[in-house]
Amino acid sequence: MEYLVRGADIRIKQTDFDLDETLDCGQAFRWERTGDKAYHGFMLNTPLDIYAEKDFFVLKNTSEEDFLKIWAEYFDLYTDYGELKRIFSEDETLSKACAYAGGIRLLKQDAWEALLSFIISQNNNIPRIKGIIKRLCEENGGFPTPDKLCGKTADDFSYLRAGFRAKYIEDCVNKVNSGSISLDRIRTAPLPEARRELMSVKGVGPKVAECALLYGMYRVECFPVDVWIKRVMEKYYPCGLPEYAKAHAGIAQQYLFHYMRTAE
DNA sequence: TTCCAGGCGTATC
DNA sequence: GATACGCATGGA
Repeated sequence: MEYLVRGADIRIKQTDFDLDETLDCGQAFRWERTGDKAYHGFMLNTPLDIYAEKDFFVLKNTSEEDFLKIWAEYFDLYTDYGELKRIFSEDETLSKACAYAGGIRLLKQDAWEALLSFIISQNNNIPRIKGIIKRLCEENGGFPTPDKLCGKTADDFSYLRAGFRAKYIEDCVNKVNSGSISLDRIRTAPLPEARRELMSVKGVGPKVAECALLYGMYRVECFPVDVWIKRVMEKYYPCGLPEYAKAHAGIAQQYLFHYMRTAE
């Protein structure tokens, strides 16, 4: 991974990376487009401005320490996406999906934020998910910790206009605060146990659990199946994904989701 | 106006 | 265990 410190900016050379494809593809909900190939957003509550130049990216107003500690991980810069795409491209549909939007990367998000975000995402559309999370952050001065929301009831969340999901947020906050579920334990638990523990929260089913594991805990073999992926599977993979894609099924899912949602 | 959105809980069989 | 249905809200 190549990077260069320029004052308060970090410059990186990075192939297989497109800001629109990565930051505005429905995996994270707090990035705002601020211009052509330019975004403002957060890793939990650390802000960042990032934009693309001809053959490098600029991370503005950060430090080498934050870059190495936070952003290099967040943007998954240690993973060779070219190699992953070569593996995926043995398959005809995946090959098309990778060619269609080859700059998608998996964002390694905060586990708590990912869990809450994908609880909010259910039976919802992306612009409205973003709106609900924006209101949550505005009300709480950033993305709230579980502790910050301790004791809040579904009624207290009415300002979110999250509908029936408010009671799910309440239950999730309670279970995390009480230690009834532990994100640290889930992070390293075997997948069946991890899924079971996540699904003990009201409003967390197989899909949301899978999203929390993939986006929040980087369990890349996890494969969230939503309405779009269900269509991909029915049309192209009635017998499941090819074996060689399964170790990184979650990353394959990113390409397939975006391809199905915007190209078909 | 009606349909749908990165699903899930509940009732019913 | 499978299947059907309701659910809050708001954009298309």
